[in-house]
Amino acid sequence: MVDRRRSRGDERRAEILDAALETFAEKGFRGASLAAIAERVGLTQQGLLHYFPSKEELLVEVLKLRDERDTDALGDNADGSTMSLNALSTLVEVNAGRRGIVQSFTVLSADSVTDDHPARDYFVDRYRRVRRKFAAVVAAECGDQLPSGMDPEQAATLIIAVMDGLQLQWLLSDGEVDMPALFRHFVALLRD
Amino acid sequence: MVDRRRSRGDERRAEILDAALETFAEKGFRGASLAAIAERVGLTQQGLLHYFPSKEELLVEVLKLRDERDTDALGDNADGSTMSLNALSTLVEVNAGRRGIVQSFTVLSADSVTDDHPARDYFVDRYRRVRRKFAAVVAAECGDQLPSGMDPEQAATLIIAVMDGLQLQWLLSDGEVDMPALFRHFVALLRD
DNA sequence: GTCTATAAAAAGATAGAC
DNA sequence: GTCTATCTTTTTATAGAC
Repeated sequence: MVDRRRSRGDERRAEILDAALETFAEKGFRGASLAAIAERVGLTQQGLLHYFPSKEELLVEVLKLRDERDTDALGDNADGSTMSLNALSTLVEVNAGRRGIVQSFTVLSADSVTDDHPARDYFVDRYRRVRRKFAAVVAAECGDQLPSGMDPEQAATLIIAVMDGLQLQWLLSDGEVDMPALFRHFVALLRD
Repeated sequence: MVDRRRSRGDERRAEILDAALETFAEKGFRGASLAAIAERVGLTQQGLLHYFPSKEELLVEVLKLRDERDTDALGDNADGSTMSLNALSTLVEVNAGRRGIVQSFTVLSADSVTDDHPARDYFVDRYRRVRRKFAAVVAAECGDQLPSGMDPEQAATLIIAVMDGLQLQWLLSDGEVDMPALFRHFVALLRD
């Protein structure tokens, strides 16, 4: 086990990363100024730049941190053994209670498809990884008994699509879209 | 029938709207400068502002135009009578051949969830309208015989979610995601 | 570590010439 | 209708004091 003690500087960095994620969610990457992020933690823009060399580097580190936390929260081991379709439904329920996180990923992932975006490689890689992981979950739970002759990787791609698409509509619907209920319906379709 | 003749000025406006949509797709709304849009049609930034009073107004008009063209392209009448689930599969196929359009809507719709975004009202209203329309299509084609006890509006919400979610993964996958095939699989699930 | 000062660039918008 | 000139604001980033 490595040393997990945190210096004061590490704590400050963590604060900044949280503030950055919130601000990116509210304003988008380009719309979020370093000054606005710095203000949230009681720093000036230049004070913030003492911890991160540039805005792009800050974004990359924000996304790295998010991944680590999500991995912890999902309780999915390296081999993915603890995950299940039910766990995914639970994840959707959890997400329905944290609009900020959902909004940040919706905004940043879509923004990343634009030209030379600093987060593009991250999201390309992330979707590939998540597809593989979800495909393993589907294969373990349904075997090859998927409706309509789908294979597990195709089912995984659809599962992710439903999650992302529901999040966008949910963010734009003022309570008209019941994300967890709809996701459960979709899982029911998959189970046949 | 109203007079459909176009003045030179109208043509210029149409050119600018096309250029704006392309630039928004490539750079996002905040990342697209008026100067970059103007350059595409051989104008200066100030020349462009002769046709549209502000960048926000330009965005609103771009989205209006898009809606009109989509309505034409889908051939959906006011009562929705000519639409079907098969027509939606065809739409997904068409979209797989026009990355720019898909990218523009992915980028702009997600951006619209940020604070005080000028396109937010447009997308909130659009999703509501499309849910109603798709629900009518589902009801006409499947009646109330939907799997898992879903109602037509819930099915419509899922259909839209799958479309949007697949588009995002498709844009970020370098050919690894077959959008039309996956959508057809999903429709097959709905049909039971 | 955090600040002040400041540079340097870019953007949206307005005024007015032609 | 389109341009040049210009204003004003905002933003990222650097240099250096404390």
